[in-house]
Amino acid sequence: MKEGPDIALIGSLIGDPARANMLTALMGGRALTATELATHAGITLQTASSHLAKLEAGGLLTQRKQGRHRYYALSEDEVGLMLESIMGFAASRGLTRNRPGPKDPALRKARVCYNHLAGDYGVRMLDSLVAARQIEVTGNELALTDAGRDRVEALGIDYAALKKSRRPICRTCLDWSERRSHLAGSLGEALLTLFIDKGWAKREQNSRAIRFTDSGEKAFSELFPQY
Amino acid sequence: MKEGPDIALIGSLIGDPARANMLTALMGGRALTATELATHAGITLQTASSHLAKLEAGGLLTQRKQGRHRYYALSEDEVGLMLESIMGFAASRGLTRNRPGPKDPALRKARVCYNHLAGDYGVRMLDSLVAARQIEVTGNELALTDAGRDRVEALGIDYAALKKSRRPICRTCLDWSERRSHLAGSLGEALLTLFIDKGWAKREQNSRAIRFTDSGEKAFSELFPQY
DNA sequence: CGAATGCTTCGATTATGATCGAAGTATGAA
DNA sequence: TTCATACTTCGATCATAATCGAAGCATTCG
Repeated sequence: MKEGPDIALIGSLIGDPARANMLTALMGGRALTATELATHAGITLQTASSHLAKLEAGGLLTQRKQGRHRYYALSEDEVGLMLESIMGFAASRGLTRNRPGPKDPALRKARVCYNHLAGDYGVRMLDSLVAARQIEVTGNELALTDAGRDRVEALGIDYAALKKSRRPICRTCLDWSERRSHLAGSLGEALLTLFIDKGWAKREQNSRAIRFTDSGEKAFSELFPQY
Repeated sequence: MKEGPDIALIGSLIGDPARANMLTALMGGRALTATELATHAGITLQTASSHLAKLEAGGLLTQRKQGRHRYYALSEDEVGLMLESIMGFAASRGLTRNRPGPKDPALRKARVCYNHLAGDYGVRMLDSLVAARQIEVTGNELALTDAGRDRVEALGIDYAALKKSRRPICRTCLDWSERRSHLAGSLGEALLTLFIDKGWAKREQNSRAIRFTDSGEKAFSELFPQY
């Protein structure tokens, strides 16, 4: 039965370890140069170059040339969601890297999932918003309540802009480390941006881990109390 | 950056054309024998056997032995969602099979997506339920309304059982042919089951296509009028 | 019980694709 | 302008894994 879309090509693009490593690095949400990606994947620049060309041809990546630098990024939200879906499945099968190093707890605590906060902190944030009846859950579906809208505005997030965009405001994203949902969507992105802009949290070098400062942890706990 | 779940293995399992074909066949929701899967993939039984062992070891498939027959099926909802996510991306990239044969329009009209109705009919059904205010949409999130609950019960679907299950009742599933959402979740599954049980629709042999009878088309149009 | 059928395992073959050294092109800085 | 750096392209190498014929094991049927 050779019907419908051809998933083999997409699978084979993701199925090479070097390419998978580069895609994972790009899940951190930052655009990276070809050289940086080669380093992340542990291969030479020439090999990386040919891999990146394939990922770009397959539509998973876009590139932007800045002088002699080529910046690559995931091409759209949908790629991030697809990769997270695969990550969630891989994690549920216990397929993780063979060395749970020092960064593993940090990833589990707080990390970037493409453009929003994930990990323990991501899940706690959603739980708190739900408990405070600012987000309503029906099954696996999220909706911002009136109280939630007020809260969003009070945080300085432009709700009208979120509403205007075609992206969903609240979306579940199954967290691979917590096995429960964290908050994705444009609100999830806006909140992570807020934490970074306020200096409460920083991105770690060469990692998707997010590091909260002491004052940031305090602010986070006040913003999203556990009931 | 070799952090977190290892997506390369999952990708490589999906990335072989024969294995992709078998997974696609199993998206029809029926358990199939190793021999049937070999035929679908156009390979010998011995090759299929080794591929199926890999898919099973990777957790994508489960098998049930019935005498000398081995029935294989996707192991869980999450595999179906993951594959549909990849299908949606592949379709959005225009990566379809090179022969849009007679079955292609049939797939686009109505087909099984793992356990629920997809295609034009799947999308029309969701649109109708939304227009009738039986399902409420917020962004990409779906929730059954009170009116929707009444409707579900009136159709003879056991709403209490749906509510009790841990699965979401209404879930969006991005339709690869329509590029809009159709209805997944336990309600989506219950509705497809209803159509089949009532004899309004049948599964096609060796295809994911769903064929509605004349009276089934009539019933469908009455149940889900276009506003 | 013997024959037929469904499936697994073994081993040899071969096509594929990742890899990197070498060379070339493009950009930036001194 | 020259040199350094970022990246692409070419071509040779080689490891890997899909493939199928053959053989074997398990189940079913007459």
